[in-house]
Parts: sequence; structure tokens; C-alpha cells
Amino acid sequence: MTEDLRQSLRQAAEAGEVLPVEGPEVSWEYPSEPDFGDLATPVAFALARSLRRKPRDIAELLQRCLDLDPRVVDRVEVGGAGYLNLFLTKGFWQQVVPEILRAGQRYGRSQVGVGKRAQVEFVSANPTGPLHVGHGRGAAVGDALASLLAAVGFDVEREFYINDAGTQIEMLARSVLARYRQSWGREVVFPEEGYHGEYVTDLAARLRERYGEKFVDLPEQECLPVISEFSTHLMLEEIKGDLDRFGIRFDSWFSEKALLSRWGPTDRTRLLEAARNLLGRYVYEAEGAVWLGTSAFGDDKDRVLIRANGEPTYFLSDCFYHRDKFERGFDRLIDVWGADHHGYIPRVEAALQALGHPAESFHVLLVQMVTVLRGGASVPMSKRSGEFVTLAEVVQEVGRDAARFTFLTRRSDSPLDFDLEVATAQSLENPVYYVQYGHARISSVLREAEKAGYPGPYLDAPVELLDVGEELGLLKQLALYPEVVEATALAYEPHRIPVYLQNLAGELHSYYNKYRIISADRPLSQARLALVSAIRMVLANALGLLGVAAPERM
RNA sequence: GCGCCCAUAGCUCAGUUGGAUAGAGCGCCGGACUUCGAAUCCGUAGGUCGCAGGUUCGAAUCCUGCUGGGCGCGCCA
Repeated sequence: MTEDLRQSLRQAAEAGEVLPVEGPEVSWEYPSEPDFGDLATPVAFALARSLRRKPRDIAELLQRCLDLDPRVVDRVEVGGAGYLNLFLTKGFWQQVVPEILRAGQRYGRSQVGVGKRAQVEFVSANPTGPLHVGHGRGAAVGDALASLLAAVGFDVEREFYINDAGTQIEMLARSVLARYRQSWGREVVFPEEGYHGEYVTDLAARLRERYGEKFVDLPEQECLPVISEFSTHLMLEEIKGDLDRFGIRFDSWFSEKALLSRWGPTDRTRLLEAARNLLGRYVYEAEGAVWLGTSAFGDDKDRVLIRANGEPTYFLSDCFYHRDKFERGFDRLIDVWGADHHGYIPRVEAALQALGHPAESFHVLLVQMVTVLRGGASVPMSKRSGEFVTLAEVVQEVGRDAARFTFLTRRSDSPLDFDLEVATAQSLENPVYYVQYGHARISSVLREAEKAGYPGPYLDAPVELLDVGEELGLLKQLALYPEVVEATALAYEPHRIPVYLQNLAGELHSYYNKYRIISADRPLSQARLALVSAIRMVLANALGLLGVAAPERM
């Protein structure tokens, strides 16, 4: 719609011979003041300089030349110092209702991503402990982003990368072994950098159930591979369970260990060969280690791929991993990372450029830290000390919908204070319930309508009867929804959806309190029922993108 | 020391590519249920958009410097 207007404005401008050779960039905004119309463009300002004329004169000239569809555009005014304000016809807004009712769940979906494959990788927690709140935020954001991209046409895959190789896994195994031996009454020194959480003791107990005293006196080197496997398997099951209860489903679980084993035993020679094959001339050896020349692509310094002891770094795995992703045919890769990993971005970007992939095809969405507050005091969190608030606890305490909405309402860029007591105590005033209540309320009205002899689906309702200010405001909100979804997806900013939802729900509640939907006036009732049905549809669609339920009763 | 992120009403936060008079929720105070759900609504109050410059017809938004806070700077992940 805006594109049509842009086109005709361009033509008008050219006809009026006021333009430079190139057509101007026509930008639109939605004025907050009704007096300024439904759509406005400051295009005259942009032309003022090159034409050396007053913006207002140009705007007036454009106004006279415009040839717009009278069914859509009611009138055009020049406002302020040179704004072109377009007033659209009521009919244009009203027709959005049958459009939504016909499209149903498809309303708000679009086509920009059609034919392109995108992958969103998120959570990707080490299986060395349960998921904490920070992972929860990443999970909510990643999942919503994936849904958004799918809504605008991308073929989307959700992937969880399992860091099941390397020193952290070994550390977990050694921690479990220590607890296990302690449970048999042995005096053992707990690993210095070991994991102290209670779950480690639980894992040791499970190990004991399964293997009895098998590992009590066995040399460490023989125990560790089995215990690693055993522990990471159990942790991963727990992680999957937590995510499932949070409503997150992954299409793909990708194992680092399996990735590395493609090159056979992970010895230095084979890894070096693989790295050379992949990254070519940017790989070099120095000081006993193997390096990648990432500084050639803007990183602060070069990075180690294979340590002097022959062990691969996490970074080498990541090079292989992202290479593999591209080989799987994705046009666009998005990694959702905790902000504490931001320093890692330049080297991965550098590696991908060394692999020959354009910078735009890869994007890291940083999600800032979550500070959990209990009674106003922050709860210190450290996986190694074992002191942290888990995702499972949060879901238990505040509920899945409220937790998701809270994670998604703020920009990923801003740190989040999550006060458990406040979230629980204020649960009835939580914005998520405000929105859900709107959905439930309409559902209730529609049930009443059924009883009153106004059955749905109102496809042919006389929507031309919708013309009070509140109704037109609602119609405009509804018409805007597809653009909101598209902009939100392409900007990777899921928080815009909760903002939109709160606005829409707010207008709905005001409207509801001022007007009656069901009355003796049959045509008017039909029209209003059609309107609220459309609102309910949009609420449900948008909540669906967030992974939040749209209840018919609360 | 270097790098990234943040700073908007008492609190928590929005503010779309730079646009017209910067918004909402919570909290305070005062109102609205014999009628479709009061988990709602209506009204009042609340601001040097951290500070200082700059770019622009126009800046909360872009640039530079500064202040304050978070995070990172390993042959850890």
C-alpha cells in the first residue's frame, strides 16, 4: 500500500518537473496527531536543498500534481513547514477487517524471505550444568526470532550447538568422579576449577546407581571417558526437559564432538590438515601452536586454533562449525549469544571472511545479562560455584508465559533485572496478562454473541458502520501489523512485538469500556463483532510468535 | 589501559529508515460494575532524554569528547 503511494508520489513529482534526475527517497511515517493525517512524508524537506526552494512550496507543488486512487486517499494536505499529510478513506481502513478474517492465522505473514534459508542458533549451553535464567532469556529471544523470520517467509531452522568436547566437559567429569569417590568414603581432593553445584552430587549418585563401585579405584584416565559420556548425556536430557517445559523445540541438536570426530582421531596432524584445507593461507604455525590470521580481517590479534599441546581450541571447532552451517545451505546465520561473549565476535567474523563468506550473511545477536533479584537483592550467579537461579525455577515460580513475555519485552541490548518476588507478587498486573486478558475478553464476548443470535465468522459484516474514533484507531493498528512483523524480523528485534501488543490491547480495553459490542442494532453488532474478531486474531497471531499462549478463558 | 553495551518521568521500560507537542505500565491521588469478563477503564500529577560540543531545515536518535554503570580483553568456553 505504501509502495503504491510512493510510486504515485514519484510520478507526480516527475510530472511537476520539480525533481532532480533521480527520484527522491520517499519515507513515510505514521503521525501521532490525527490532524496530521494517516500517513505523512517529509519528502519536500529532502528536495528543498537541491532545488533551493522552500519545503513548503515544494510540498504544495507536489500536492497539486498528485494523482492518487480516490478509493484509498481521501485528501492531501500540506502541514507544518512542508509535510505532505495524506488522509486515507475510512473504506480503506475498514476493509482490513474482512481481510484479517479471511487470512486468519496467515494474517501478518509476508514474503520477503521466501526462497531463503535461515538458521537461528541459540541457547547452546554447555552440558555441564542446568540452564539458568540467562539461558532462558536467550531461549525466549532465539525462539521468537526464529518464529518471526518464518513469518516473513524464511525457511528457518532452530539449532542447539552442544559443546560436548573440551576441557569443560572433562572438568565436569572430574568433578563428578570426585563426588562419587567421596560418596564411597574416599578422601579426594576436589578439582580446583571444578563444578560445585549440587547437581554434581546428584550426577555422582546416579553414577553410583548405574555402575556401583566400578570407578572407585580405577585410574582416572579410564574412568573419565565413561563418566563424561554418562554425565553429559544426563545433563543434556535435563536441558532438553527444561526447554520443553519452556515451550522451546529445536529442529537440530548439533554435537561438537561429532563434528570433530569427522576428521578421525583429533590428533594435531589431522586437525592441522583439516584447518589448512578449510582456511588455507591464513593458517600458520608459531610458538608450537597453530594460528589463524584473523587480524587481517579486523580482529585485534591472531588467534590460536591448535594449542601447543595438540588440543584444538573452541575457536577451531567454531570455524569448522560455521563452515558446516554454510555448507548446509543457509543464506543467513544468526547466533544468539550471551553478551559476555561479545569479545569473541570479531574472530568468528574474521574466520568466516577467511572462508569467503560475506559479512552480512552472519549476524550475532547479543543478549545482555540477566540479574536475578530476590527480595531486592541480587543473587550472584556462577556456574562453577554452583550458585545460580535455574530456568526451571523461574518457570515454576512466575510461569512460562510471564517469563517469556518478560524476557521479550525489553530490548536484547539492555541488561535485565528479573525480580522473582516482584514478578510473582505482581503477576496479576503483569503486561502479559493485560494482553492475554484482551484475548480472553473477546473470546467471552464472542461466546455471548453466539448465544444472542449473532454467530460468526462475520465475513460479510457491514464494516462501513465502524467509524467512531476508537474504531478507526483500532483499524489502523490492525492494518499496521504486517509491517510491524516484517520490520521486527528484519531488524532482529523481537521486543517490538510485545510493545505492539500492549498498544493494541490498550486500545481494545478502552474501546470495550466505552462502547457495547452486542446490542439490539443488528448490523452494528455484526460490524463490531467482526472488528473484535479481527483484533482477537491479531492478538493470537502475535502472541504465537512469542511462544505465549492466547487463552480463551483466564 | 583497550574494546563492546547501556544511561529517557519516583521505579521498570518503549520511542520504527533522523521528523511536527518525547509515550506506556507500575506507584500516588480522585472517579466508573442492575447491561457483552472491573485481571478493565476514565481523570490529575510527574521530563535540562547522563553532561558538553558538532553535523542538519530538524537530533532522545548520527559524530566527537567526558561522567557513571555492566561485560569482555587466555594456547578457557
